[in-house]
Amino acid sequence: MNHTEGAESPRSAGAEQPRTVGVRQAQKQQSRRALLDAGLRLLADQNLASLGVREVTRAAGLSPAAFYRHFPDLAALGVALVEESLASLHLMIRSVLVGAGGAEELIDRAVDVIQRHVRENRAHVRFLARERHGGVRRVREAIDAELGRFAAEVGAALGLQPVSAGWSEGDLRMLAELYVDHMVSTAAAFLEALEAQETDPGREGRIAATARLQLRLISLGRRHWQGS
Amino acid sequence: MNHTEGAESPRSAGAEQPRTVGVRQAQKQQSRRALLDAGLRLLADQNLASLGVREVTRAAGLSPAAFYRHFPDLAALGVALVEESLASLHLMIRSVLVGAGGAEELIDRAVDVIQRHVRENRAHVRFLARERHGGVRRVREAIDAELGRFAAEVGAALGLQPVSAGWSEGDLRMLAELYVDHMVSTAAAFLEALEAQETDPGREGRIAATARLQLRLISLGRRHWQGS
DNA sequence: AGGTTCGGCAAACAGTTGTTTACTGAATGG
DNA sequence: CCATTCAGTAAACAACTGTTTGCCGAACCT
Repeated sequence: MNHTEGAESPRSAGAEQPRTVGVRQAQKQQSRRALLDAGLRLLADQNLASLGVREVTRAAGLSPAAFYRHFPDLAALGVALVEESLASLHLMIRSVLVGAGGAEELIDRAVDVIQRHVRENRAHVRFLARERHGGVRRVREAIDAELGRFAAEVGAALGLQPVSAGWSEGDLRMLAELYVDHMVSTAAAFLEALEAQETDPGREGRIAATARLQLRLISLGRRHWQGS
Repeated sequence: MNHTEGAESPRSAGAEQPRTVGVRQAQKQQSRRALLDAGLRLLADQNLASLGVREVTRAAGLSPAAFYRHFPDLAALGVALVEESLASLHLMIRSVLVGAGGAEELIDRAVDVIQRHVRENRAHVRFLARERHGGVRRVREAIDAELGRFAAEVGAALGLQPVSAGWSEGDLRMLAELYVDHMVSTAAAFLEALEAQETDPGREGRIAATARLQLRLISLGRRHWQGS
């Protein structure tokens, strides 16, 4: 909490990012965080479109008017949540693609990483799944744009693998989108398995097994592809 | 509209479904329809969770209290919309699977049927995409159950094709789910292409082309599958 | 013809909503 | 140390919400 500054000018604090330099900013960030967390928690069982300003501020322990010090809109809060959610997703995808290894190991690791990611970022994943086709246009577009960048990244990574020798740019993109869509579907399925874990504990494992088989089938098609 | 009954008992009207026998029932069905249509129209740019009883009845030209003569809940209205939406989907899937033909023709026809279906049932498809992971549990479950039945139907149909000789029940199911997921993703993509048709008229065609390629790749993997 | 059923209505209920207003008081910076 | 900035507050605004109530009148059945 206390943060003595010595003789340094507040703006030149070495490795600090430009945010949270003073006590003021830090406190503001804290409130902002509270709003985001409250929002994410409330969005566990409702949509962004049905969320209310008062509802969020109440859950965050702030007065209604305080909300407008941070966001003009609830849509803006939604967009902020999108950025958060997809930042962690980006890290995830990289951790799959960097390591080399045979197709089998790659598949196992991919499914594993997805499963763990859903477990550890349940609220964010649920938010993405829910709002991807949700009622708030700006949020929808933000998610879509980011998933597109995803596919591009995956496509580039696929191009580096020896299996993809001779593949056209378009074919690579098509395959990348297939993978991304499959990842999204699988993540959503894992999520629903988590929510129903009490009544059907085996579901998560079945989804993982199915996903692995499907990826194997796709990778089989990939090996025999002769170009479009 | 007019439907004279002659000497027949109202309940034995040959090929008529048990609904809409009398004037009373017919008028009630009309109001119900108005509610469903109004709901579907309003759900074009909001979620079911943020829909209001008053909002729907206002749009349907009824008094708020009238709503409760038809549905106990807005969730119930949602479930009714799910049934409607998926009935037409079932017809669609059948029209793809019945006709024989080589893999290429089958793929072309499948993508074609999906594209046309999204165009002609835009509101229903949007509703399904939006509420599949939406904030209303009962609706989510209804959609999920129906998609599961879908996959079973597709799996059974796949088993009859000569390409699937020697496939285990589980592998067939896995493939069916892959197809269904891909169909859902593609439909959602077509939908978003329609909404953005003004600013990017070529998008719909690109999605169709990509979907065809992806299906070809999957079908390639299928031909080389050796069992799990 | 007469009594019954029942879909739809207006009105009232107590809450909730988003947003603006004027304000307070602590962190800020010269 | 003193003037300024500004995150957060309480209060007020009109508008809206879901649901229940009692009632009406047309369709229904016998």
